[in-house]
This record gives sequence, structure tokens and C-alpha cells, in this order.
Amino acid sequence: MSKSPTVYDVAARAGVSIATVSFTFRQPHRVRETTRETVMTAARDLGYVPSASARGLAHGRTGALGLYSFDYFGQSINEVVRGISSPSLHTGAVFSDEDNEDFRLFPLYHDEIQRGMEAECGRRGYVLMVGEGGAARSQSDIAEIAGRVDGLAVLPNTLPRDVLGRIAERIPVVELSVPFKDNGLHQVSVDNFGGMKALTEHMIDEHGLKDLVFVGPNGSTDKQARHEGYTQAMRAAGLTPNTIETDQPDPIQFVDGVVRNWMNEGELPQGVLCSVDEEALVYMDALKKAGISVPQQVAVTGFNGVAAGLVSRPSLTTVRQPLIRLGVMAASILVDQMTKRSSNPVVEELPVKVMIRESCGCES
Amino acid sequence: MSKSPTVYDVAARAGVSIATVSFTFRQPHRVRETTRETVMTAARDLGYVPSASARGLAHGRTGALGLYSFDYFGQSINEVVRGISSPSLHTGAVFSDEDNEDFRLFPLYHDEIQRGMEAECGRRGYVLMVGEGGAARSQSDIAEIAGRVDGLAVLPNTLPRDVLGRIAERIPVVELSVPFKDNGLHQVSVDNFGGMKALTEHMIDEHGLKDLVFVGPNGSTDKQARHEGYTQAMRAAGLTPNTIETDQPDPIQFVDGVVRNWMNEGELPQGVLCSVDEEALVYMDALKKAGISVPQQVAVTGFNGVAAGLVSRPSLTTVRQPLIRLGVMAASILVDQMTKRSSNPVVEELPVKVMIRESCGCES
DNA sequence: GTGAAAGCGCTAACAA
DNA sequence: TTGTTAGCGCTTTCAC
Repeated sequence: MSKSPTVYDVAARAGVSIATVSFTFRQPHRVRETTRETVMTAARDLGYVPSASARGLAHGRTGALGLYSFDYFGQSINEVVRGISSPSLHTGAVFSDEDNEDFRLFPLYHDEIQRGMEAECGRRGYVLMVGEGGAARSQSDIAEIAGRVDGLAVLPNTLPRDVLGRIAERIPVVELSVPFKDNGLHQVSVDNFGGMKALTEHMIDEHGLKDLVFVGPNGSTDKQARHEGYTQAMRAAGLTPNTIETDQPDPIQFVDGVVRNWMNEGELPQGVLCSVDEEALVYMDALKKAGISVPQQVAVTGFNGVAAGLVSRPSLTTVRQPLIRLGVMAASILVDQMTKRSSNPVVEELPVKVMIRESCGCES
Repeated sequence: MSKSPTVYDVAARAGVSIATVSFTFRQPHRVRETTRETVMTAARDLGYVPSASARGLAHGRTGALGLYSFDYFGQSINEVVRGISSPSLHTGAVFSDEDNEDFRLFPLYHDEIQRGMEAECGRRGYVLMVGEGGAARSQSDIAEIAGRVDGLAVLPNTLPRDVLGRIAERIPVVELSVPFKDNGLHQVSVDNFGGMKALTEHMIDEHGLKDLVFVGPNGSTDKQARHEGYTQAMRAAGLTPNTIETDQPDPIQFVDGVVRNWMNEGELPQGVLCSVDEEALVYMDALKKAGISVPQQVAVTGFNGVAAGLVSRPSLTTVRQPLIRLGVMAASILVDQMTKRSSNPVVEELPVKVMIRESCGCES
């Protein structure tokens, strides 16, 4: 924690000017080899670490990209960690570190997106800064991260539109997983509609199921497209769409109730198409608890393709998003835009893939 | 991307000096309310976002904490993402976004630690910067992140000791998940030894098993402590420890081979104690494929407590690490150290909890 | 190939 | 309460 050595210290020790020190690091080819070595040695001896702040200030760019995520559960993750609030599954997220809380299914897809960004950042010479918060955050909070990066990727339901717009005036901003909106921002999403439509068709065509119910929270942007895909496939087959909104504070309990209700009424659906994997896992559990076998009596499917769906029994038929690639693409767009900024926003829609596994009734 | 407005612009527009603008943001109570509003309005109108670089430079601190992770598979995640290299399970990590690669079990515990740091950062007014890389990274790469943060948390097997030491001279550094070493760095780890010992004892005492084999990669620091716990519990019960190292390029294939071998020899162990959950899941799969039932014929256990172990069938008996809390603690130590630096390194060992589920033979 | 010097945008004394 | 001013550490012309 002693005061960090600066270019001045290195320069003094090496007997050169600070410009030479700077050149040695930034444009090594411009300094004579002997000089370079003298400087490098001095730097090493001193334990010199260039100040990113100073560099950023002088150079006009920070060298960092930002990923701004929703907070978990529409509230600060801080509170969740403190155990103040009860977990919920809306966002596909649940968790607590409490010893007696066993259930923790994070929105794993967020992690994968981040990983993609991280990778692309590394490749393009940037570092990644992560932030989180809900739409409620104040403008100054946002500045906290926007002022630190040269480009920003944001997940849905995080920053209000006007704030995003303001940030976008300074640095490129890409929205992830949002349905197309012509709002001037760059966008990267996946084919939620097509994926869900294909999956629904699989259930109808391959398994001959007719009574298929779609379950999922509403309000979430990309889930709407999935719902659309489901609806369209059902209609095309002359079937009646049927939707249950899981938008409840305690999804596990809610789903148990739904299943119980089905049994009381004596009318189990033939298949439950969930808008996210985590939800599907909950349904599988609830059905199992109720003595109903999946997929024999009721088929269940998810969406996203998180790892948990691979190890579940039965393994989960789902639609896999290229999450890593989403992150890679976001970072890539940002970096590209920083150099040659295009007049029109870049809009990418990545393909998804239906992953047929066991829970739909196919032998895996 | 138009040039960002600065304090000067805001000051001009508000008809005040730049100091007043600065005060308005940093010490609002020190400016008259009317002035404050004038300034805020001007700032909002201009879309002013303070430059973190300039602030960091002037103030002497960046306001960011760093988390430096291993790269996945001992190589750059970049290559992994590009699909250049084949996944491996050593680090509990496997993955690919390739459509035809279905197997992706990330080292989820890393994500949870990060989440904890993120939460604590938010609470303490910091942002989180993430970086990754192996011991092979050059010093300048490291500066890339070390020069940006006020404190750094590092996962094992990332930065070489001497580099860490050099960084620690400038900013607090905490090592995560390392067995205690008196190296002057702050350390946060969990009771790997005790956890594995307790789990082994459970298998011996509750299930009456005697032929228990420990499997896991060697080399990994915290796995050694787990191995120790296993060994000690076995010895204490008068049993002979037996270890298989899974340190292979293709763990799935390797494990299949191990199982096949057991069958050929006709000597299945009664229990397989894995050093990480992901490995346990692979063993369960391999045993299942070989027609061996878990836990009836062979019990299997893991370590870490990742979410995948909850949904697997049978669910995985394991030892849960308080991962979030690890991250929280790391960030907390860093922030604390920045203000009142203690002379001695802070060394914390967090407790773990044995999670008895189905794969050990207990009815869950 | 190297040095001198002018900022980059902001903070924090110190003055007023 | 507000303004003036001197840096913070580095990059980058422009001379030499």
C-alpha cells in the first residue's frame, strides 16, 4: 500500500524521460532496444503498475466494457444475499446461501452471457466491468458504471429507456435479449419465437399431443415472443392455446397448487411447455411429488438450455440459446462501433436449437 | 458518441465554477439548494456523465474491486469459446456453445463467488471488474487489471506468487480457496478438510461402507485438503484409503474406463467420494450407463454444492460451500483494508455443511 | 530515438 | 457558500 511508483519514478530510475517510459510500454518499437530494457528493468524493480485512471484520462478511453444486469428478483441482490427477501423464480432466479435453503437456481444464462463477453473482451484487449440494478436506480448510480466504460451491454429490464438513450450518445450501447425495437440502440437477441414454435410443433407432430399448456411469467419481453411461437403453432394445428401465468411470489408453492388443481379437476394436460428451464424443473418436481410420471403422463419442456436440464431426470427437452455467443457478439459489436461507428444500429438475431431429450417423451 | 460534456460544460451552463459542479455531486450538502438544482438541471440537460478516469486520477482511487479468475481449463477461455480446444473436467468445468456439444458444466462455484463479491461491492459503493487468465499471463496483462482496481481477489492457480506480492504492495489482495499459507496475503477459504472428513464419516458410520474410494484431480490446492479429510476419516476407522486421480484430458471417457475396469475385475467399490460435484455427476452417469444403480450398488458423493446436484437423480449428497459468502467476505476484507489497513493478513476459514441427499443411500 | 510540455476531467485545498 | 488553482499519472504531438 506504499505509494505506487509512477512513470516519473521509473523514468528517474532508468535515467530517461517519462515520455520514453510511456513509449516503452505503448510503442516498444519506437525505442532503442537497450533503452527499452533499461526501462523495463527499472519498472520491474519498482513494481510499476500503470494507472488505468491516468491512462484512461489521457487516452480518452477506459479500455473497459460494461455488462449491466438486472438485479435478481427486481430488488437488489444485496438484500437477497442478506436473506432479507424470499427467493422467487420469476426471473429464473432463486437462491440463498443460508444453510437451510437448498434451492438455488440462478439465472445461469446470465453467467454464460457474461462469460462470452469476458472472452471477447480478452480477445479484443478490453476488460469487463459488471454492474447490476433495476430500473429504479438513480441516474447517478448509472453514471457509476457508464462513466467507466467505453461500451455498455445491458440486459432487459435494467435501465430505463431515456437513460439508455443518454448513455448511447456517448458510448455504444447494445441491448441483449430484447425483441426488436427501432430505438436506435444496437440489439442482440435470439429467435425466441421460432424456437418455441418449433418445440411446440415437435410436441404436436412427433408426440401427437393436443392438450398443451404454456406456462410462464408474463411481462418479460423475450417470453412474449416464446408465447407467440407457442400460440401460432397451436393455432396452425387447429388446437386451442392455453396459458398459465406463473407470476407469483412463491413459484414452487404456486406450481404445486396448479398441479393439485389439475388432479382435483381430473384434467391433466398432456404437456406443459415452460418459458424457462428453471420453471420446467419446478414443474417436473411438482408432478413427481403428485405421483405423476414425466413424461409418460405429462410431458414437460423448458427454454434456454441451462446445464441443470442436462442432469435432471428425466433430462429436459428444451430450446438452447447460444448464450456465450450472445455475449461474444455484444462485446464484438461494442468494440466495432467504437472504431467505425455505423449510422444504423446493429441488430442481430441468433438462432436457437431445439434440444430433444427425455422430458418430452422421446427416448434420449 | 459526441464528445462527452465535462464539468466545464456543466459549470458554464449553470453559470458556476467547476468546483461547485464537483461539490454538487460529491458533497451536495455543501452547496445551496438552489445552486444544486441549477447544476443538476444543467447536468441532466447536457447528459453529463462524470469520467471515472478523471475522478480516479484526482481522487487517488478507482472505486473498483477486481476478481481475477483462472481461465477455464488452464488455457484461455477465448480458445474454448472458439472451440479450439476440447473441454475437460479438471477444474470442474466443461463447455462449449457449439450446437452439437451438449455438455456444459461450468465451474459454477466461480459464478457464485462472483455474485457475492458483486453484492458486497454494491453495498460498499464499489463496482466489480472481472478478469481471467492463467499463471502464464505476462506481467503487463496483469497490470491491465491491477492498475484499475483498489483491491483484488484472486482464485487459486491464477497469478504467480511474486506478482501477487508485488500487487499486494500497492493494494490489498485476498486469495480465495487456498489452504493457509503464511505469505502475507489475506486469505479466505473453507473447511475442505473438515467437510470431507465429516462426509466420509457419514458414509462409514451411517451406511456402514468400508470400501470407499476417493477420486479427484490432484494438484488442486483445496482438493488436497479434501483428500486429507478422507484419508484421516478412513484411517480413524481402520480402513484403507484408496485414491484415483481423474487428472485426464477426457474425464468422461476416463471415468467410463474406470467403471468398466471395476466391472471387469468384478470389484466395485461401495462408494465413490468425488472431490467436486461435477465429477460425481459424471460418475453417476458412467455407473448408470454400465447398468449399476446408484446408490444401491455404489454410493456417490460430491463436493461444493452446485445447483446441478440438486436436480440430478439421484440427488447428490455433497458438501456445500458458502460460496456467496466467500465472495462477500473477500470484498469486505478488501474494502476494510483500504481504510484501516491491518498489519497482519486477515485469514478466514468459513464452515461448510454436509448436505445429505439421495446419492449416498439416504432416503432424501 | 528521445525529451519537453500541453493537456485529459476531476478533486480538494485554500482563498475569497 | 463558491471560486481559484494546483496537481493526479499518463499520452502524445512537436522539437531536437
